[in-house]
This record gives sequence, structure tokens and C-alpha cells, in this order.
Amino acid sequence: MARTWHEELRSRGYRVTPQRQLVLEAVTRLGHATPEDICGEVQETARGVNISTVYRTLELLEELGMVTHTHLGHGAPTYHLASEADHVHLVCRNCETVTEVRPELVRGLVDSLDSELGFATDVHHLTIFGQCANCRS
Amino acid sequence: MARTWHEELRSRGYRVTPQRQLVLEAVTRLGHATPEDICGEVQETARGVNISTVYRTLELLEELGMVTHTHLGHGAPTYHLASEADHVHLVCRNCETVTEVRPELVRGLVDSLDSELGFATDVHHLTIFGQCANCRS
DNA sequence: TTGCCTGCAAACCATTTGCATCTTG
DNA sequence: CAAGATGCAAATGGTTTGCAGGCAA
Repeated sequence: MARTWHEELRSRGYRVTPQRQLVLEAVTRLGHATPEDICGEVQETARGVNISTVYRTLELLEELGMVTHTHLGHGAPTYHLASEADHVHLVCRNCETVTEVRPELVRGLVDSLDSELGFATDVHHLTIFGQCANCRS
Repeated sequence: MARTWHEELRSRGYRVTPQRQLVLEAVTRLGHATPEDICGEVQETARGVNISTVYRTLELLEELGMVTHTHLGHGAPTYHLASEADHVHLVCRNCETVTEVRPELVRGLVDSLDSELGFATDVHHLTIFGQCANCRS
């Protein structure tokens, strides 16, 4: 069986704290949430948790490869579980709607960049801006 | 002959000011510059120009379709002439190097998004993060 | 002369950091 | 009990805004 999250933390010299568990749970529950969203969600359970702890924890979880973030607009980035990150984001400039599309759509591009330039695309972080079908008509 | 920039401004009720000319020249000269870079460049010629004027002017020039911006990293966005924007940016997460690639590489993706989802991709704004050939080896 | 523009300063938002204190292992 | 984690407050970086005076048309 795969190493648990707690073991993962410990083996790298980090500690398991209630705050870290709550942040991870919040990210799991919310999906596509900003640090502030996450902080709010965490505070539903534990009032005292500070936003700087949320930032530090998100950085840690990202380093561990458990969460990733994307920039979906002008404001704060959004975080979600790495295990659920297998999709590409389309953001409509007009109505701000975010659509998730299957990664196969960018397969061709990713392959070209690899074979032609040796560039390894980070698909999870990819966000494509434009105009959605609704707003075009 | 096409309408000049000055006519374009005037016809929309905007005014031609030295600051606006300087900002446009700075963007032309610098390419891929942050608002702060641009402000610095402008101030080489006209000391008094304020950064808030630079922000306001960039917003205006973008609305007029003369410049565009992209996010190449965590910090400030970078601006460049729309007429020179016909390329896609690759950003290496490791060495921070920015590479411009010809837009044909994303043609397939853009076409798929259009035909399958009716989504009109804003190629100019597209930035692809990943790891470059150098840093992979 | 009109009212759009600009400079300045202050407000804002998202994020980071220093430090004293608390907790985990 | 030692090192790492947290809370708090203050600093930071980037951007926006209100307002009084300035300048283009």
C-alpha cells in the first residue's frame, strides 16, 4: 500500500498538525478555491486559524505534490487536489465562466512541444483564455 | 491608408497626450515589459510621469487593441505591442526562461477547441508553463 | 472654456515575514 | 525538551482610486 500522507510528512521532517489536516480537507471539499476561500472554510471548524498559516500550508502541500494551483483570472490563484487536477481550464474573458476539458485535447500540443523543443508542459497549470460559445453568438 | 493612432484616440473622445505617446513608445522599445519597467523607461525622458498614469494608459491602449499583456510568472504582467504578439510563450518553471514559439504549434489545439466546444482561444495571452529542454537533462 | 488627464497620496488586495509562543514527536 | 509550526502584526509588492490642479481641443 502507498505511504500515507502522515507518513509522507513525517518522513520529510514535517509535522502533522490540525491546521494542516483542516486545510487539506478544505481543499478537497471546495476544489478551485482561493487561499481566502480555504481559510474561511477552515475557520468554520477552527476559528483561530490564521490566513498566513493557510498560505504556508498550501505552499507545503504543493511542494509535497498533493495540491496544485492555477490562475483563473486577475485575482488570487485557485487550489485543488493534484489527484483531481487532470484537466485543462478554459476561462471566458466575457462571462468569466470556467470550463474543465479533458487533457486529450492538448495532447497534440504537448507532444509537439516535447518532440520539437524538448519542452515538458505542465498540463495541470494550463489555463486557456478566450471567449466561450455562449458569448460569441 | 489606415487610420492613425491619433485619429483613433480622438474619434473615441480620448486625447493625445505626451504621456500616452511616451508609454506607447516605451512598450514598443522594450517589449515584454512590466508596468514598472515601462514607467522607468518613460521617466528617462519625462521625469514627472507617475506610475498610476502608466497603469491608466496601458489599460487604455489595451482597450484600443494596441497592446496586450501576458502573465509570465508570479509577479507583474508584461505588456507588448499587439502587432508583435503573434506568438505563444513557454515559461520554464526552473530557470524562468521565456521562449516565444510560433503560433502554428497551437493551431491544432485552437481548432479543436473551436470545433468541439465553440471556444475562441485568445492565443496572444496563452502562456504555457513547464520545464525546458536544458533543465530536464 | 470645458472636461478629459495627470500627479500625488492614500487606500486596497494578496502575500510574505519577523518574532514570541505554543505543540508535536 | 528541542525543533518545527502557529498567530499576530507589520511590511511588501502590485494596482486602484479620490481629488485638486493642469492641459488638449
